[in-house]
Amino acid sequence: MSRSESPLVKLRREEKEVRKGLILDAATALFSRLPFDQVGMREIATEVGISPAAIYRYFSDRDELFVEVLCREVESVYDRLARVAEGGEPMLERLATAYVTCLTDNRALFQIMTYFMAGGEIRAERLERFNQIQRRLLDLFQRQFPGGHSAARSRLLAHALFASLNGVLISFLNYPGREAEERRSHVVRLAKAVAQVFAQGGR
Amino acid sequence: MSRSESPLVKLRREEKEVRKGLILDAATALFSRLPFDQVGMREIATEVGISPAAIYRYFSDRDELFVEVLCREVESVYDRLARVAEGGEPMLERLATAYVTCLTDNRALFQIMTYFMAGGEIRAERLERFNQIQRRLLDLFQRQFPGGHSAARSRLLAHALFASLNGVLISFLNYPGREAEERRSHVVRLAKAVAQVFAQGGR
Amino acid sequence: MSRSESPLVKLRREEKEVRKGLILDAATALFSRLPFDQVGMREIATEVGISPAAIYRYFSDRDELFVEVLCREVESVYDRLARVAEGGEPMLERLATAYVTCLTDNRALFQIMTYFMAGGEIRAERLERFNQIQRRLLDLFQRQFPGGHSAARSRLLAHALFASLNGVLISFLNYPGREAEERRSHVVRLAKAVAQVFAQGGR
Amino acid sequence: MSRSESPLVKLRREEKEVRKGLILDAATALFSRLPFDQVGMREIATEVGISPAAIYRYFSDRDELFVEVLCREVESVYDRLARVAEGGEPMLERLATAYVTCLTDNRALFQIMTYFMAGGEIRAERLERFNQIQRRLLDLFQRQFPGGHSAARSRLLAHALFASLNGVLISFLNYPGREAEERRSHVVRLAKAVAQVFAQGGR
DNA sequence: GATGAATGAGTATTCATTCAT
DNA sequence: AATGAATGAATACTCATTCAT
Repeated sequence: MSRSESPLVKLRREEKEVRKGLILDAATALFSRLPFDQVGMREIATEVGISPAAIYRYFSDRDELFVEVLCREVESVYDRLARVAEGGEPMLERLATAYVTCLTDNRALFQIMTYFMAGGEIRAERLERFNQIQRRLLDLFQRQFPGGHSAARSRLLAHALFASLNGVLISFLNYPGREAEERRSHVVRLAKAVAQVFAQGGR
Repeated sequence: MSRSESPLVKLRREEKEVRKGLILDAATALFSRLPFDQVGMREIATEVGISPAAIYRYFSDRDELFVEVLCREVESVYDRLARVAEGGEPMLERLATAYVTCLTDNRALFQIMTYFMAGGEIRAERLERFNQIQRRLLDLFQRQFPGGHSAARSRLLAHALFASLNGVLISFLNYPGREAEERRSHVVRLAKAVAQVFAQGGR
Repeated sequence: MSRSESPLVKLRREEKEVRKGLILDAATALFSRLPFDQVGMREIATEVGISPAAIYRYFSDRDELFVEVLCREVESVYDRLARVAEGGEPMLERLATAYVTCLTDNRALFQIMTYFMAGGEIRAERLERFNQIQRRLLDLFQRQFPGGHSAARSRLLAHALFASLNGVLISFLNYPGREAEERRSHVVRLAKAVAQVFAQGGR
Repeated sequence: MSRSESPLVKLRREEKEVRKGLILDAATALFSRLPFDQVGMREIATEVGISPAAIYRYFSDRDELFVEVLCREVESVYDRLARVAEGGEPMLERLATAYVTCLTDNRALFQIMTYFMAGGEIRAERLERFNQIQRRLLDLFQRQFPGGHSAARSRLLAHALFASLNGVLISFLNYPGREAEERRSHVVRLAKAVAQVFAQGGR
């Protein structure tokens, strides 16, 4: 890397970053609106107002684009949780609620996360960057299990809590036969229950 | 409905049921062997030794076939858990371990379950029959939270536990960068932790 | 292999063979009419009056289809040459003329042959069946160099003659700035010259 | 045309010529390294270190660029052959060997030549400048058939020899199932055979 | 009851080329 | 003189599903 960058180059790079962002925005918007497998390159391109081919200037791959959506969104979730973690008790419950609320309101994130998690090892290989963020998320959870736990134990509990909340979302966010609002509140109720259980039982 | 059924009709119905079972067997076998998106109608047909078109005599839809695989497998899981529930303490832990072990060893079930859960409302609408079985499963879990709980409370905990175990599977069964065996044992460890936490905290 | 085949199965197989032939015919016709890279699966399908997808019931691949066109056409060339080889002197000249005439009148064959020859090793791997036919063609040529030659020598001459005729076609069949008819007759004239040279010099 | 050219204009023209040369160099290098259809404008541009769009300042077309590569390379072949033609006997054999050796070692030239020759009339129309060089090459060959031949006869033989050598290259340079070195030596052997045959029979 | 045949709709990706800056 | 951005057009292939026989 050159020590300084010509302002012009920098400008262009930033502009490119902006356009990249627009594509990610479009994809995110679509994921919030449509089921996963109806979001193709064509749809995304149309949403941004460019041609499908243009997307490939910014992402080498469909999966690369998806991963970046995933990372961006999960990062925003992390930020939100980090702020929540600065507040008061009952910490676990507040974190859990915040987490599932984020995912509930952010269908894009929920869908993509599920896609990659369910996708098996193949897909998983491209997730390196995502894994880092996920680890920070796990760290955040882990810090809520300090007590007399060993590091290993608190890590385990963090994993378990994180997984449990994902499970709540996956198992009940689309639970059929109820209204969306009903499902939403059930998910939150479950998340709270999980949090309480971990708060009491995770000692 | 005619009050009684002619033996001949009955026979034919049973034969049909048998053939249906063979198709379901084939699909299940394939799902255990291959990643989800490599299991198509053609593959299933080939595995049974019939033509793809013939499958449509027994199932109106690909999804209907999948749902039946799901039901059948989940039923077998139910049976297993029911037997486990007759054993001794620590009940929750033993149930949890049994549940994740089943799903870990039964990739077919795991894959299809994920498919439908992640598939959103559209897919979920076809799951009516599955939901009944799932309810019985939830009942089973619920009975483990008897104490001084209200029915609503124990139901909630059952939901929460069930969801948590699903989450453990989905979040960590394909976790990248580890060996299959390692992942498997991590999943069991997490399931146990979850069970313990629910046992202590779910009161 | 079962010793006998049910007539019904045989019939179906033959019908399939016929349909396969129709596709090959269509492709051949297109190659005679259009430059190579304008002959795609879509065009072929349209020409036969079926959908592109249907082609894949008969050929697993675009290249497989092309190879079969190649084989079929080259086989017909072989038959023609074999008949010519039964006639009288001047043998080499008559064979050469027949060969280039065939290829000149059969643009399909000429184009595909060039495609595979120029395509490098990659393409060449799929040509096993074609190579057998080509070898028979070379045998035919070889038999015209009997004299006092060693087998190796006459094989070499056969290769050389065969290659030379191909070269005449490739180098002058599209030679620009002349009329088609003019080019055609120039090619024949050259083929004759080559044949004569080989007849006199190849001793 | 102005009778004289301002030095400045001349300079600029020369600079342009130089840059053009760099592009041709890059393309040539790539063709020597990669199969034909992996050499695109982007690759060439990258190799030179400019943008694809910039190439269009120097060449109106991809084909124009290719033609110029072709011309330049064939010119160098001509020079080499011209020097060979100054040597002693057996002339035809030495020329033939030199020709196929050049083409064998210069994959760029071989690939592009094949591309244009196989491309049909469409492509051929753009080859006017190439044809002039080719004619000089043919002249060179023609001078080796002096004897008692009419001009027309020796021209014909020159065409035939030239075409035959091309045919040897195209027919056997990629012949499958042998090692590169084996193919190379077979090509040379055939070229020699062709030359001998023409030397004896072309009288 | 079964099947061979056929298909329509769908998808990601590539590339030479253009143009405003 | 150069380029970053953008694109239109193209393409092979897949798959669940239908239907006449």
